[in-house]
Amino acid sequence: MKAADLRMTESRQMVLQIIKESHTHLNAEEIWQRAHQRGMKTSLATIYRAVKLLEQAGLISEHSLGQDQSHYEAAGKNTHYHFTCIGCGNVLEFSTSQVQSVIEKLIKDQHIQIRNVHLLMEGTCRQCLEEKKYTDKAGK
Amino acid sequence: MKAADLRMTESRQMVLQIIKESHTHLNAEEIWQRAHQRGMKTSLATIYRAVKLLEQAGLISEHSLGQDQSHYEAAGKNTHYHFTCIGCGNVLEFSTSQVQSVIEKLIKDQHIQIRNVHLLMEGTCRQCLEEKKYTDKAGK
DNA sequence: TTACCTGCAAAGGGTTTGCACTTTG
DNA sequence: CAAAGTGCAAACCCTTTGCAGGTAA
Repeated sequence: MKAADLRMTESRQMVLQIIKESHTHLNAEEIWQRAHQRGMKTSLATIYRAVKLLEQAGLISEHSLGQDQSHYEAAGKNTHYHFTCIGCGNVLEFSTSQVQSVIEKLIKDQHIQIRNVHLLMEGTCRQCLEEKKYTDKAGK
Repeated sequence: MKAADLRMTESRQMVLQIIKESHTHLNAEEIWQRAHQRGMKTSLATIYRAVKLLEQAGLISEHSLGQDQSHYEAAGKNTHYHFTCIGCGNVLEFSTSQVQSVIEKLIKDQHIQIRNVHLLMEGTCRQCLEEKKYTDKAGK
């Protein structure tokens, strides 16, 4: 399904706008909360249906950040990746150009098409290290 | 928790062995099936408890491969990453040295500790492309 | 003996779905 | 008007947990 095929109903526009405006990754419930704050009475089910469609249309992308729920971000533009702290759960975003050549090589060697790239690092953030909550490789 | 702190009970050894012997990623149910094939009557709950502990001990690692369940692999040794086809669900493994420098830069810049790296590409595999099941960027 | 493991079955929690109704094009 | 979207609540499914009994050191 392409973006053009998507019926842009009021709730889908709202979901897309919320995701675009938030510069961090949101989960379904957070999107739902923000929609309500803006006066839109939509159901969680609709949010889930919307994000699935927006994702299929290539407008947003879904990420597993090592947490229980999926998170969503606006697609394209400034590609970035994630680091999740196993101590406090905070997520750090970072960019790198190194991934691009991996993609290109893969496409060339395997004759595949790549639509989405997730690079997730898990570890311990500076603050948690300082608090010595998690000091060795094996964690807690 | 470190590996040395882990009580290596029969079922945990079995789980670890099954994961090591399988050179692909297994989910909890698959591990459970293989354990039963080998004559061990263990419960799924025990499998889940075992993989969590083995993971904390650094002996195996858990991956989200864009599917509903988590998959597990033996940790360390030959690091590799994954490509999941959104058409047929097949998973392709690949290696690259490019990621290492990303890790090093991150550690240096952010003063963090990194324990696990997941690089997942999603797209369409060669065969699905040929069958024209999924031809454009947005998928089906 | 004490601490830890296990099986069972029930509970959890994020996500999906059936259905009746409403909205969009 | 036909096709698609929505709300609600129930269903789903993977995973976790409480508890009673078993096992290891």
